[in-house]
Amino acid sequence: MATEEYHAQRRNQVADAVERLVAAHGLDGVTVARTAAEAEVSVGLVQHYFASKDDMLRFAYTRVTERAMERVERQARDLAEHRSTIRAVVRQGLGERLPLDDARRAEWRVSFAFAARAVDRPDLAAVRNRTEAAIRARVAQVVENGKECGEVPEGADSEEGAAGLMAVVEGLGLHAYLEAVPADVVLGVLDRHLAEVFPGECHQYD
Amino acid sequence: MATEEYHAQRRNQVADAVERLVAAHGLDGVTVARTAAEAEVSVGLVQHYFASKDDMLRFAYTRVTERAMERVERQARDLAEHRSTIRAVVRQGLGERLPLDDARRAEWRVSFAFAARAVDRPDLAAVRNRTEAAIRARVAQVVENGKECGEVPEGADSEEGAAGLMAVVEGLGLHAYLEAVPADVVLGVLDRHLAEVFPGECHQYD
DNA sequence: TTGCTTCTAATATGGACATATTGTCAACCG
DNA sequence: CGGTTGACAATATGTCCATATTAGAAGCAA
Repeated sequence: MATEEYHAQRRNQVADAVERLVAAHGLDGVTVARTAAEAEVSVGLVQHYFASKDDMLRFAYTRVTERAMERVERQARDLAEHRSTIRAVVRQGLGERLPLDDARRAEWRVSFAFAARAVDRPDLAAVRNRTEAAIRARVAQVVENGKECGEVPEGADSEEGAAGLMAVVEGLGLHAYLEAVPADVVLGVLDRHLAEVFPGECHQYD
Repeated sequence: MATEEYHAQRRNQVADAVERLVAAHGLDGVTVARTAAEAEVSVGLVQHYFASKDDMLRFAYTRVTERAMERVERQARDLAEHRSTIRAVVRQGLGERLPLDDARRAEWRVSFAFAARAVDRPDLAAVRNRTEAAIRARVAQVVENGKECGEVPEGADSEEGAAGLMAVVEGLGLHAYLEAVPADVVLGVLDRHLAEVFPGECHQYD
């Protein structure tokens, strides 16, 4: 049905507005009225498409996390096509999450604002944990693949390796965003940790 | 003057209430009226001692970060007294920041709530960056000390090492708090990264 | 046409909040 | 002793917000 498409389109329109507002003023700056204004619709429309403000935020956050997941997925697919090392793919996939330019700063801010609120709100924490676990599992899988290829030592714990990389990226993100640590140090730290998880060279195509 | 002492005591009394409220309901749950009730004083008193709500929060956050810094300081002092390895001292100092039991969960939550708001509020970011930089510098200094002792390789970049450890702890904290990663994996990741920064054995006292 | 449903807008309601204002009481000082 | 000042308390003010209510428009069926 075309009406369902229209429905989804409207919801996305509102969610887009939410993202812009969060990027500009943080989650505290998001009110239903302001969101409606930003999306150039009425408050009534927003209410019609979302049962409550929480529902609206949850939908917006779900979109954000799913987008993040798709990106990692896409990077992982590229692995099969290009002959780049696994380490390089992971570096690109996770590095994309770092707020090192304006576009990614805005994205990071949105993600982080929701993550911070997830600390107080179990429903948002659930949204976050679901996708984050999926990404971590994907990274772990790729690390596991690295063993066949020779980039990762046989005995390595790929789950722990993935968890470590995710944690580093998480922490570096905050430090980078607050400009507590300069960009070159941020990338240096990331590379160092990647080198630890992927100490070997890929000899699959040799 | 005793009146200044009294003054400071009152401000601390209010700040204590702020911390309890943040730990229980997040920063959003903090209102001037609620804080006054929690501290068992009147709204007027709070206003008398703090020029604005922001001022009150800034004071509370400053206290939190300074306490965190003192703790790392204390751990560093213990290094001189006990004959533990530098790595063990850093592990304890940074590990204390992880929300792995109820007490530290509460503390972590307060710190993180403020850190999250710092993303939107330059004054809080300044408070955070100041103490965080001091802690990082202290960790870097300790890593540097590790070179003399043999725990850290000569060529290592101690600044980067410290930044990496801080980032890992930051990220692990969030993952641990949200229970996205089990405690044993969290500690495993921390130990792995410590082992990377401190790969050698201390032979100073041999 | 009439009536029903879906979608959208405008306005109303009621609560929560930061902060200002005013009042009270004590201590201290000239 | 009168007056001033500092430490509080109680109440008032005005803003902002989420959500409810009401109503109107558009499309379609009978």
